[in-house]
Amino acid sequence: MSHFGRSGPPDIRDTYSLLVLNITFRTTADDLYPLFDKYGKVVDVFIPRDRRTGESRGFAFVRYKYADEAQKAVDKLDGRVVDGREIMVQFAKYGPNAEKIQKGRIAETSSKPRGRSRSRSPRPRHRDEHRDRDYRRRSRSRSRERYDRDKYRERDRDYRRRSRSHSVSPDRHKDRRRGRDDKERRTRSRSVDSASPVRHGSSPRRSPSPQRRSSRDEQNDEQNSREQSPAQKDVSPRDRPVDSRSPSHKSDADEEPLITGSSGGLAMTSVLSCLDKVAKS
DNA sequence: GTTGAGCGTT
Repeated sequence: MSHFGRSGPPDIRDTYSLLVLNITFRTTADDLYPLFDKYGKVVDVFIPRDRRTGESRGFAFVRYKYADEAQKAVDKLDGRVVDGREIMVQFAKYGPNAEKIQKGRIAETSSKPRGRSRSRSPRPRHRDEHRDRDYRRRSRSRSRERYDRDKYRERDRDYRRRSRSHSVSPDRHKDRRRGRDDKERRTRSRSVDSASPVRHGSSPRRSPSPQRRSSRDEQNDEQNSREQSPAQKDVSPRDRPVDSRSPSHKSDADEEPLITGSSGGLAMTSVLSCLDKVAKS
């Protein structure tokens, strides 16, 4: 939806798209339009929204008619505080049809061979995969990704976000893609554990559902102790006098009484009875 | 009524 009431994208030819990041979820296109229109001819303002909830996804696209005006808007509005959050304005890198964009200008859609633009693009693979995978989760609730992350153990993706959110804003003056070098460098570092605890604190995995774990552990401990310690075995009374052979496992006594009884137990019993008879006589 | 890395509607 565009700001001008049209359905769908207006004319994407010869327009320069700016990506406005970090806007508030309450910020609407009406809020952004006057702000950006001060610096040039704004053709369209579009805020992608969640399909189900209809809420803003936190970023917007502002299309300018002229590149120089778009550049000016970037220079003037990048880092500007809008509705309590400082927005980031930069040239969009992708078009609506997943086409590459050259300096904010939408590249030729199908008139020219795409092979050239594709080979020129540095990282063509991230977008589609991310979008499909993240769309379900992100549309529902973005904050939940932190918790889902631990379950799914998606290290790479999470790593970028963590390192990115780690240094949020303080040293932003001209450079809007500031963390790229740091990102690469941090990604080089091997260990994930060294970076994540800084953010999380002690142990995020322990906290959820402690009761179930503790109960299970207790049961396991009980079984282990019962199996390991023969002392309890001595305490428990045995109906069979022949079972003195196997003091270790109660289960063994229950499971195989016939075999042990027939082979060793009977022999023992007979020997004992013989001894008794001899002793009595 | 919440959230916070990222690139797009009829």
